[in-house]
Amino acid sequence: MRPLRIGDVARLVGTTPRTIRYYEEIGLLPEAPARPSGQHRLYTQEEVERLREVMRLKNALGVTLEELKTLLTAEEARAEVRAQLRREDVDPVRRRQLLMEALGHIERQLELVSHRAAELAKLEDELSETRKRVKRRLRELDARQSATFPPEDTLEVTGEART
Amino acid sequence: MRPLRIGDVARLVGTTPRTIRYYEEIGLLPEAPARPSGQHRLYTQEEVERLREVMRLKNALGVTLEELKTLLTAEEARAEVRAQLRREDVDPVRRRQLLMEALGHIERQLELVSHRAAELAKLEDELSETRKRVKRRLRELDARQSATFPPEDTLEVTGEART
DNA sequence: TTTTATTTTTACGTTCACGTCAGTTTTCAC
DNA sequence: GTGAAAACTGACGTGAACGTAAAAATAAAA
Repeated sequence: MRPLRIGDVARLVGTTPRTIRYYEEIGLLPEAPARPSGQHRLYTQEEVERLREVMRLKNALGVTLEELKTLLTAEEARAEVRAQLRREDVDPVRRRQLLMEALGHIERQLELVSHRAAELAKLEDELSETRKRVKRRLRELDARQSATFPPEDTLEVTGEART
Repeated sequence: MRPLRIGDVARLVGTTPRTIRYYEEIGLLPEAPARPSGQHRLYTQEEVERLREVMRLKNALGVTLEELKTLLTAEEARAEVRAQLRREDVDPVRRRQLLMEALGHIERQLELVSHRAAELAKLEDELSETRKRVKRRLRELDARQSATFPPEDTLEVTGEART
């Protein structure tokens, strides 16, 4: 599988070349270190995945790129930790230190995410609650109607409304 | 309880006067209709609540003010519907129509919210999963340690890490 | 009734997250 | 090798969401 060019990558993750360059420019994406200026950027599948993840985080968290950057930096640090830990020759004290560090990073992310998630969940709950109420009122109305008139047609009430 | 001025309102909901004026300017908040130009804006507790809700939606959904505006317009429409429905003298056909309309609004909102909520929930899940793994590794490490040396101190592992 | 503190309007400034254009270069397809 | 397509680097442009400054008016406090 030959390396991808920026246009292909953009298509794959649903963005534009400009955005990718911009992310590189502000340090959100690592710039390929050995690329002579002027030469085309080439991307591996792995880098595509990384970018996809970045976009996902950005959309899900609705956070500024600067904040996202610190999050990703933490992410990188964890990757570094994993790499270090794979080597069996680190002494347990250092090992513990690394793990604790990683744990800290994760927990900071989790705090952010679960806070936002909780708010959204609450909102979702409220909405589906009012939906329930409206549906019940509709059912009641229909019940009273069918007592007066015979049902002219089967009316969709419980199904999902699509545009 | 005397009416609030814009500065008080801003403090109460955690924003600035400028933002409130801006929201009014773009039609996100209704402008008090009878205020002679130049006179201070006065707000009731109800309007404060409304603004609070707006901020909440904005933060939770991470949506543009324009989109938020359409959402709120739908919200207003629902309020209008509720007002109409409170009057008992509307005929059932019209009643049904109004309810269906409201249902449509709610469901469009819900679609947006639950989509975002689902994404965030997934993210949260993944994070707490990796946290679990890290914690397990820490426990394993400690277990092996306490087999070699006696425990020097009780190490906090399962508790929440605070900055 | 003066201060004093807020608010009002107007208008220009700013940051973020890219879009767009231009001129040049690189790479690909033939 | 020769176009044609895509990418490169600057640079300036843009819309959204406010910030900030200034001069005048209004409201609250003393």
